[in-house]
This record gives sequence, structure tokens and C-alpha cells, in this order.
Amino acid sequence: MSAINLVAVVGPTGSGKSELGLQLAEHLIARQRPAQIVNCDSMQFYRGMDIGTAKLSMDERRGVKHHMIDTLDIRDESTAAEYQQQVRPLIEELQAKSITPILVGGSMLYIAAALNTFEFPERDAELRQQLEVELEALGSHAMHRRIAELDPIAASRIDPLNGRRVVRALEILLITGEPFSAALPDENESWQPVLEIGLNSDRAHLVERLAKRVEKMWQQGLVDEAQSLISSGLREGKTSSMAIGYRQALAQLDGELSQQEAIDQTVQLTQRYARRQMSWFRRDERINWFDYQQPDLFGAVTELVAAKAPHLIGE
RNA sequence: GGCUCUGUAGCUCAGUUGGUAGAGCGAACGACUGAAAAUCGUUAGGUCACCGGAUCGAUGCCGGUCGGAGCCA
Repeated sequence: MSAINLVAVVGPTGSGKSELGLQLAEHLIARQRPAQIVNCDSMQFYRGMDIGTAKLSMDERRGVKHHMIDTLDIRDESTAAEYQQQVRPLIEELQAKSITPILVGGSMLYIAAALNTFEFPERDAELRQQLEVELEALGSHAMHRRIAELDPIAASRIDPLNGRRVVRALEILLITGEPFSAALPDENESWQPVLEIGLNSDRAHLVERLAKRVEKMWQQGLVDEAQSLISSGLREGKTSSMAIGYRQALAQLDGELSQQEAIDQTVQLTQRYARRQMSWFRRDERINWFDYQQPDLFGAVTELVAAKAPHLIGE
């Protein structure tokens, strides 16, 4: 078994991943073991989106180097495949310099892209667009039938009503001409040994915590931030415009929602997002879960690191 | 005070010419691999405001009580 030289801190939004990752990095650094943070939050890639993504300010990073933050313009599309192409060399580069990369974030697919042995099949923007038009015209069921002809196994694993996935599956089948099913992994196979730390607590507590967090974002000026990003393309950005909170802030600016409605809606979407994150993470059997409310959380985490990867903290 | 309308799932509302009810949203759970803060699926929630009457049978009809809205005085 090869040694673990990669740590990941995952969990639902608002569970305290950034702070724990930072503490962990500081802990390693204090023991003469260089460590740096690698962001895995799909919205923290965007320059200018700070308040709504709970991005740590330079001061808050306490001198610990952070990667993969502010790498995209608002108008840029973000994709998990591109992220994979960027993080992997980055992780290897850090490791080559004996720096422990600590992956921190909650974007499920991006984490999987970084951690799992999986290569995304090719894509074809033109074909995709054509298929999307077809989806509108024919409906997802008809397109699903086409998948079934080309690849029955893949078809059985894709909900005929899920247009998004139906289109992508057909796209892959038409490009590669190979059964897509071969590419669907059955389990999480690690790209390289990783120590995954999961942060969560009881749902009721998280729900309340997220409500407070959203309220705070409004106090900190999320609406002004959103307004300042309109000229950068916040309304058109394919990925950035999806960000929870920003859409609601824009709706408030447009007078479509009152401030209270915008906040309430954002709280609700955030809570739902956290639920979906958990439903994804629960399936990852590599994760070592911790309750963010537990006394001496950090002590428990470092104990785990000492047990699973003692060389990381110089023991 | 009088008249009219109204009370059905956590919320907004359908509905039953009398045979104990549904949708959307929300919630819980799940799926997921080049938009994933996306996209989609499943399930659980109701003494149909309360009391009485007629009826084989009431959420529905009749009477009353309580709550809400509007108009008139």
C-alpha cells in the first residue's frame, strides 16, 4: 500500500470545511511539513464572487497558499472535466515539492473528478446544441429510446425523464460510437491514495446554521456585489449565473423579489443543496465523518491523520 | 349591526351532480461522471374549521358556532 499524500476535506455547504482545512494546513506547517489548500468549490473559481461563495479573504487565509480560487471570469463556463485537467497536474506538482495538497470544497462532481479514476468522454459543442434542440422537439422519452438502441445498459441507468443526462449520454454515444455503459464506474476507485475527511452534523442544526449564514451574506453586501458583477456578465455566465444567492440578489435588484423573499428563497435553495451534497457524499465509503459540533473536533481530526498518515505530520 | 364571499396537506389552491380527496411548491430519501450551487426520481403528510340535523352514507346538503375577506349602514 502506497502512502497517502493527499488530504480532502468535504461535506455540505456551511459545515466549516474552509476553516478545518486551514487549521490542518497550519498544523502540518507547524511541524515542518509544507501544506497548501486546493479549492474544490465550483463557484469560488469566479473572480469577484466572494460574499455569496463564502470565499476566504487574503487575511483569512492566514498566509496559507490557496490554489484554484479566482481562476475564472464570470462569463467563463466551468466544467468538471477541465477542472480535472488542471487539478491533477497541480496536485502532482505540489507533491513533487513535498507539499501536501489539502483539497477543500463541496462540489460533488468536481471532487469526484479530482479524486477518482475517471476520464470524461469527449464532448462536441455543436452536436450538443443539436441534441438540445432535438430534446425540445421530441422530448426525452424519444431520445432515451435512441440510447436504448445504441446501448441498452446505459439506457437502463439513465432516467428517461432526465433530459440533461439523456442528451449527454447520446452525445457520448454518437461521438465515440462505443457503449457509454463501459464508462460508467460502479464505485469510487481512487486516482491516488487519499485521506478524506467529511464534516457534517445533524440536519436541524445545519439548516439553522445555513439560514443565519445567508442572512449574514445579505448584511455583508451580497446585493451590491451582484450588482457590480452585472457588467462582467453575471446574468449570462453559463455556470456563474447558477450560483445560489446571486440569482436571488439580481431578482431583488430587478424588483421581482423583496429583500425578505430573496433571502428566504436563498436559504431554501442552500438547504436543498446541502441535502443533495449529503446524498452524494454518503455514497463515498472513503470518507471519515466528523460532527462539526463535537468537542475538540480538531483533536479528533489530527488523531485520524496521525493514525492513517503519520508521515504527514512528521511522526 | 346587515348583506355577500370564504375556511381542504407545512404553503398556494383544485375537486367531489353525496360513496371519507388531488396538484404545484416545500419536506424526507435516492439517483448522478464535460452546465453538478445543474438535472431528475421516489415517498410521507389531511378526523376536507368546529358542533348538531336529515341521509344507508357527509368534506359536499340544512342549521348553528368560531376564524378570515369585502360591501353597506
